[in-house]
This record gives sequence, C-alpha cells and structure tokens, in this order.
Amino acid sequence: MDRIVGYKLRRAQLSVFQDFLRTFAGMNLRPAEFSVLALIAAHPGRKQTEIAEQLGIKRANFVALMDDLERRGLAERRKGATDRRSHSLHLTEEGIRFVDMMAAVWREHEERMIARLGGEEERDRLIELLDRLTGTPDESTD
Amino acid sequence: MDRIVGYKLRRAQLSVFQDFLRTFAGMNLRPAEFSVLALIAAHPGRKQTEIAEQLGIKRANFVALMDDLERRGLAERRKGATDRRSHSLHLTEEGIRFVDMMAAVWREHEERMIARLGGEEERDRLIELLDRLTGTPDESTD
DNA sequence: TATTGTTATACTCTATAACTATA
DNA sequence: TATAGTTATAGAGTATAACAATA
Repeated sequence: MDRIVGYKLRRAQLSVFQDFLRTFAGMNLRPAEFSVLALIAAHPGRKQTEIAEQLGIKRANFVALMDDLERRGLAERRKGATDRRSHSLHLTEEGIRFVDMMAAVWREHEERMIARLGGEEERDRLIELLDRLTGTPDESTD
Repeated sequence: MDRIVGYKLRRAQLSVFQDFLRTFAGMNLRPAEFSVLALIAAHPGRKQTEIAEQLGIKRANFVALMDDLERRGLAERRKGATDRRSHSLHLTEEGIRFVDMMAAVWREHEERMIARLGGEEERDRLIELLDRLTGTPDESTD
C-alpha cells in the first residue's frame, strides 16, 4: 500500500483530523462546526443552503448542525427579507468572540501541521497538489 | 478555507474515494475491502488482528468485513496451528483471480489520479508530503 | 491473568424521501 | 410547480464493553 494515493490520503487526513480533535477537545468543536463558523464569519448573511453546499454538507444534515450552533448561542438564523422561505446565517456577539478564540487555537494546530510538512512552502506545494486532485475549478475567496 | 490543510485534505480524499467507488461499482468493492484483499495477497497467512491493525480497523469491526469476504468466496480464515485462538488469513483460488482483476481495474483508477496530479513525479511528491503528515516512521513493505 | 476473535451496542456521518411554507 | 428548510429514516464507519475459547 506504499504508493496508493487514496490510501495515503486517507491516513494523512485521519492523522490531521485526530490532531484537530485533540486540539479542540476543550472547546467541544468538530471540524464541520469549525468550518461552518469560519464560513459564516467570512460571509455573514449568506443563505443556509449556500453555506451547506459550499462545505459539501447535504442541507438535510445541516439542520441539526445549525440547531446546535444556535443552541450554544454562537450563530443564528434570520428570516430572509425578500424571500421568507430562506434563512440568512449570522454569528452572535458571543459567536464573534468564539471565532476569534477558535482562530487562535486553530493556528496552533495548523502550525503543527506546517511543521510536520517542513514549512510553509511545503504546505503550499501540498495544497496545490490536493487542489489538482479535487479538480478545483478556480481559486475561490474562502 | 483556502489554505487550511485539513479541509483541503478532506476534500481531496472524498474526491479520490468517489472516483474509486465509481471505478469499482461493478465489482461491488469498497476501499476497505480492497485494502484487506491487497494486504492478504501481499502477506498470506498473517493473523486477523495484525491485518486489521495495519489498516487501522478495530478488530471488532473487522469481523463483519472478513465474514463478507469469506461469504463471497474470496478469502478464508484458517485456525492457527500453534495458537488455536488465532486465525490466519488467506485468499482462495477465486480470491487470487479476483485480486488480479482488481489490481488491473485499480490501475485505471490510479492512472487517472496520477494524470490529475500531472504525472508520477507529482504523485511521488504528494505521497512524500502525506507521509510527513501521517508521521510514517520508516518505509514499510506494503 | 492475558489475548484472539466475537457479539452487541451506540454514536457519528452521510444519503434520500417526503413534508411545510413560501415563491 | 419549484424552492428553502425541515423531519424521519436508513446505511455506512467507527468506538467500547463484555464474552468464550485458548494461552
């Protein structure tokens, strides 16, 4: 199994996620929740289904995730003004503070991953290769 | 989410696994089953728990997986001669033929991934970086 | 006592169909 | 009719505890 891309990819992803989970164990934050909060922070007011799709989460599965973030007082849904079917997503005041802390904690984790790779240049090389695998169409803003 | 290693890794892994699943849909073979058959083929006679551990599968979860490979007539358990608690794992005659086919089909998939990456050199660069993330101690033989 | 394989079980993630309220 | 969000549900994948057979 020494040169099999998919296998190596899976093992590396599990290893990185395990470090992520250890890092955020105290904040009770999973990767999916992290990515949702980061995306709402970057694009407040975006529609619920847009956020879900951008993260590759089915809108049906996004509901419980968002319920939990609301229950914890970190994010909120607001009825769309023009289209009353839709919900626009926002961080609460507490959510904004939480995301600041989260970003600081995340940096520890990410620095550790960059160190494992051997530096930021190696990180950039890795991400470029991963983008080729994913077939990223263009550079997005997120 | 443009430079986050864990996120990019997850997306790339999903993309590669989806191609894998499409490629093997006709053979009804999942990545875990593929890896088990490949590992038994490379190391026939190895103990059940050893195979499971090497693939990062809990021995409790390995049972159903192995049951299915046996039911399909591809692999078999044999009682250990010295330690009668253990099972040594082997391919059947049909399993050996199946693995040959499987390897050929896999090559199609892998060539597609290498093409996405831009060639075998890029593939090698990727795997080297992934090994750094995983913290692979030495080169293994699998 | 400890280990191998097993069973039972629970929790997360993911996928689909069907409902509701709006458009 | 179609869409946004929701509910219910089912299937994988994964984790732990406890058991029987054997060491």
